[in-house]
Amino acid sequence: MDARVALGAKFENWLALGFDDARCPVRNLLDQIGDRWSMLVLAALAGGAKRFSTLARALPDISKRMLTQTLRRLEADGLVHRDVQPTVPPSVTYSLTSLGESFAAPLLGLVEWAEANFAAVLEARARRAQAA
Amino acid sequence: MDARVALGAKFENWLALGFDDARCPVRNLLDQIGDRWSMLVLAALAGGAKRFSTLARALPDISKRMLTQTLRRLEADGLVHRDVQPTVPPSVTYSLTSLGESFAAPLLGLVEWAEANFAAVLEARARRAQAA
DNA sequence: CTGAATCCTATGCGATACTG
DNA sequence: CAGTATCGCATAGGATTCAG
Repeated sequence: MDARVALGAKFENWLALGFDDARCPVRNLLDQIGDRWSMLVLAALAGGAKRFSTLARALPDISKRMLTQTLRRLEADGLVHRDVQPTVPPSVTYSLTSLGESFAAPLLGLVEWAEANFAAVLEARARRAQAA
Repeated sequence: MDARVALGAKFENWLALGFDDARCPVRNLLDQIGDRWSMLVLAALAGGAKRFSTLARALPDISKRMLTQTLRRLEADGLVHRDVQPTVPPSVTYSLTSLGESFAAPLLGLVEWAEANFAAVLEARARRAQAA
């Protein structure tokens, strides 16, 4: 696999650079979006702009608290744009920035891998459960 | 962006299917490898098989506890192979399975995005900090 | 050298109630 | 509608110690 080699080379590189936490983009990325919701919110917004309550319905089991928190962080990182209409009642619309849109490609890659290999993972777990 | 549209479509699909936690590959994937270490361990192994202590040195700030735990889970999911040499002292080597190698491609995509857009993210954060 | 076991703390995250 | 505030639990994960 070519990607494997490239990835291995990159890792050796980080290692040589001392793996500085603040300067390692990967560590930084994982710290931000490696949580339970960020990627799902981004996927939800990939289809187009959505209002707060629409997002809440789209992510069935997220709490308002976490939805707010997640959106705020994505906004701070420049991935999501927040548009407030000062009407009564207020209407707030979230959408991907161009930076957020650029993240759709790698995220899609991850999603496709997950879909393609989910069966294999389940099988591996089953084998292990059986062995025990 | 084409990937954005594809991602949006996929999301609508999950939504229509009820978003069942146990059957959604993406939720499942994120629950497993969406932690702090899994992706880094996979990246470390992308360069080739490594021993336990080598991995520990390669990931400067992982504790033995988390390294063991992470490796065990990746092994259970069929991404990593564990090879024990019954010598004294014992020598245990970890390597990617073919399934694990297949994950290198999407992971590399993520890493490349992180490297390419890290500056933009930092800039967004800086703008926000300045505004406050 | 490669873990397993135990202890402890930080915090992710949900539930609920309240506000403009 | 779109949040904020407060509470409380479950878990992630580090530090340390023990074992084969």
